[in-house]
Amino acid sequence: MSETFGIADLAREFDVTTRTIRFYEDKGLLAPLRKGQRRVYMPRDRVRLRLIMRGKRLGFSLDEIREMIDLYDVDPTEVTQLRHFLDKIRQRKAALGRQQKDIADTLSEMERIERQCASLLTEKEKRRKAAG
Amino acid sequence: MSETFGIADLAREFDVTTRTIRFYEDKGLLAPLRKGQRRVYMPRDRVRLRLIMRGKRLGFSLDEIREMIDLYDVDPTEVTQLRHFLDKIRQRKAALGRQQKDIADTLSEMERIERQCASLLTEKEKRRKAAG
DNA sequence: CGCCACCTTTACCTTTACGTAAAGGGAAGC
DNA sequence: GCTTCCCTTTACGTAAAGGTAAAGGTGGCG
Repeated sequence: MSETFGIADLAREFDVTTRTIRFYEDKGLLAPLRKGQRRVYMPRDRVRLRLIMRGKRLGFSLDEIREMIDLYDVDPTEVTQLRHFLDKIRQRKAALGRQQKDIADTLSEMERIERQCASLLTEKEKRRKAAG
Repeated sequence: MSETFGIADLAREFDVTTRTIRFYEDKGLLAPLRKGQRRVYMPRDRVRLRLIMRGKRLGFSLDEIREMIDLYDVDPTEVTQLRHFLDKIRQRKAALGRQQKDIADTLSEMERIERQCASLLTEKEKRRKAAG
């Protein structure tokens, strides 16, 4: 029997509020079981929540994240669905590729600035020593 | 003399509304000159706007974007400022590094799904041919 | 039994990032 | 002079992503 989690367990683990987790359920990103009126989360819900957090770090909207997560689970039966599905995957890949380039560019600029800054700093300290 | 742009020029070029550009000004991300009451944008404003758009693609808030953009321009005079500044740059770098990893992970998962999907598709088409 | 901790729903509030409409200035062209 | 654009400010509206408060259920424990 696989272990289960309460809403507070997940909230602690992922450092979000229970409100947030319920909100994600409202938006169709999670669908926990119920035991009475209480939510019971399975390991797969935990995995989903992890995917959600990753999506958020990447700046995707909850709608986009839902679409992406659904890509993991859906099992398309018709060929047209399958094509459409592949199309979505490729769109996602393209967007991720753009982001990858944007990040690389930004990182190299940050490093350029950092080098400038660092050399300026050592220079100032040298002068301070010389003057002190 | 360097060329200038009207607000509509930039709006067209970056595919945003003029409202958006004015909003960025309100938030301190842009500071165009004025000719009378009209905004006049210089090449550097164009560069800034490009940086803003990149930040948005990466999911940063306008506040974060402003902070980042300011890293390009600020010329810190005191050593403590300089240190603080370097610290910010390193924080940014760290965040970008995390994003980079998140993207790489997501991309490889998308590719795994894509392969699954593609093979399922060719299989279905083979069967269709065999049956047709 | 009473209290406590944890859970539930409902509902209004807030922030961010704009959209949209109203009301008008100023120059260009007929 | 009037119309037509493009621009301006002011201001209210809205969607997304939760925060926060109110009001109450439930199971355990001393």
